[in-house]
Formats: sequence, structure tokens, C-alpha cells
Amino acid sequence: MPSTKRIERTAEPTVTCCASVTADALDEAEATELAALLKVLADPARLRLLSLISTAPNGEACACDLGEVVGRSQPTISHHLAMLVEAGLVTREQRGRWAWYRPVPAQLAAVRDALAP
Amino acid sequence: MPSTKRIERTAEPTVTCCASVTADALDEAEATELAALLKVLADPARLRLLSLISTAPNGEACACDLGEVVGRSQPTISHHLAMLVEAGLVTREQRGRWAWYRPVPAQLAAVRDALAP
DNA sequence: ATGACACATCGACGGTCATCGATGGAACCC
DNA sequence: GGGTTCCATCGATGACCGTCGATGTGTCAT
Repeated sequence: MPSTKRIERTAEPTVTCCASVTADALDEAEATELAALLKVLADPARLRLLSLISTAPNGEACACDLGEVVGRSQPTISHHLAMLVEAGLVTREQRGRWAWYRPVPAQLAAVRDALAP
Repeated sequence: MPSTKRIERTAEPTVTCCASVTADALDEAEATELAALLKVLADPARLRLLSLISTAPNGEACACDLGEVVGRSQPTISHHLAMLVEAGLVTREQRGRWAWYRPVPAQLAAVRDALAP
């Protein structure tokens, strides 16, 4: 196995996404792309995590604080946070022992715009 | 008071739904409600159907025209359309042999607003 | 009445997903 | 070094979902 480093760098900020649903008829590729992003959002645990990160006092939230609030086990929280990072909705930064997460408002806005006329 | 009457055409009177993700931290109930709506949208076939209905020339689309475009079997199309209706994103009207579907822009806007600051 | 058509429902199958316990690695403190 | 904390990864499991063929129901035309 190649050297899969433990500290992965976060996904690059590709924020351009997704044709509009109401502007013109989506083809299968456009629909699949937008559906993949919406599917990440379509989970209560991930919505709560994104909400907590987005409303965090200093614009960032520590994973250590998120677990106890959302009410899932630690592996589950880690799993959901990884999905949010991969979808470009949040970024992750490891500082010492703690992992800090920041929202990416532009990506959420991209989803919102895809649902606009 | 201005006389701007609210003319509701759909069966559901109030389309107000779902607290905002970025405004304040969502609790489990709010997150579950919003996630349920997003889950309906998070499928390529349903996104294409909603897109086709929303961009239909006369503001409505016949199910007979939708099937061949989306490329799924007739039962599958019927299944997805029923989910869109139940979610309040489109309305269904049977006229003779054909079923006609109309978009409910307010419901889509409600989802959009739930993703807004 | 008979057939053709449009659509919904049913039942089943294969794939995906959310969740958890167990494990492992990294950083910090003594 | 030894112990502790934080977090990611792995493996398993139970539930859910998209899809299709078969079938049922209602409508229209002949």
C-alpha cells in the first residue's frame, strides 16, 4: 500500500457547481452532480453539524465540542464531518490535538443558487 | 394595512418550512424536517422531473411526456412523481387519461431560504 | 363490449447508507 | 517512557432506497 498519510489536506475550493433546476431542463450529468451535493445535506446529523459550525462564535468549531451536542457516537461524527469536507461545505484544520472546522459559505450558496429561478 | 392577499393554489396552505441552517443551531427536530425535504430533492431522477415540470411551456407537464425523457421505467417515474407531490414540490391534476403536474415555486423557495443566512 | 392506452400499486432484488464498537495513530502532559 | 486525550479508520449490521416486471384501475375510442 502506498503511503496514505494520516493528515490529509482538505479538498480544494471548487465552488462552481450545479446548473439551476428551474432555469432549464437538467440532463442526467447535471442532475447527478447536484443530487450528490444535496444528498450530503439531506441528513439530520450533517445539517446539525453544518449549522453548529456555521454559527460558531469565532467562525470555527472544534470537533471536540460537536460530538456531545449532536448526540451521536464519535466515529459517526467523524464520518459525517469527513463527508462535509469532501463536499466542500466545510474545511478542516488540525491544530495540535484538535480538529477545527470552518464553513464554506460559497459552497452552500452554490447549492442555493442551483435551486433558484 | 395593504390589501396584498395571499392567493394559495395548493392544498397546503402554509409553505413556511424549515429553520435556517446558518441563522441558528438546528435542533434534532428541525434538522430532521429539513433533511426529509432535501432527501426528496437529492435524486437525479427527481431533480430532472422537477426541472422538466418547472420549465414546461404552459406551466404544467404531462406525465406521458416525462417518462421518455428521463429514461426510467414507467413505474419508477410514477414513484418519483408521487414523492415530489407528497413533499409539496409539485401538484398533480388528473385530466382524463393523463396526469398533469405543476411546480410549487414557494416550496422550492422554502428549501432555498432554509439554506440562506 | 372489446381493445388500447395512461398511470398507480405491488413485490422483489441489489445497492447504498447511518450507526456503532473496536482498533490505531498522533499529540500532549507527567 | 508511560498514560491520556482527540480523532480517523475498519468491519459489521440493520435499515432504507432506486429500480424494474407484473398486475390492477380507470379512461377513451371503435
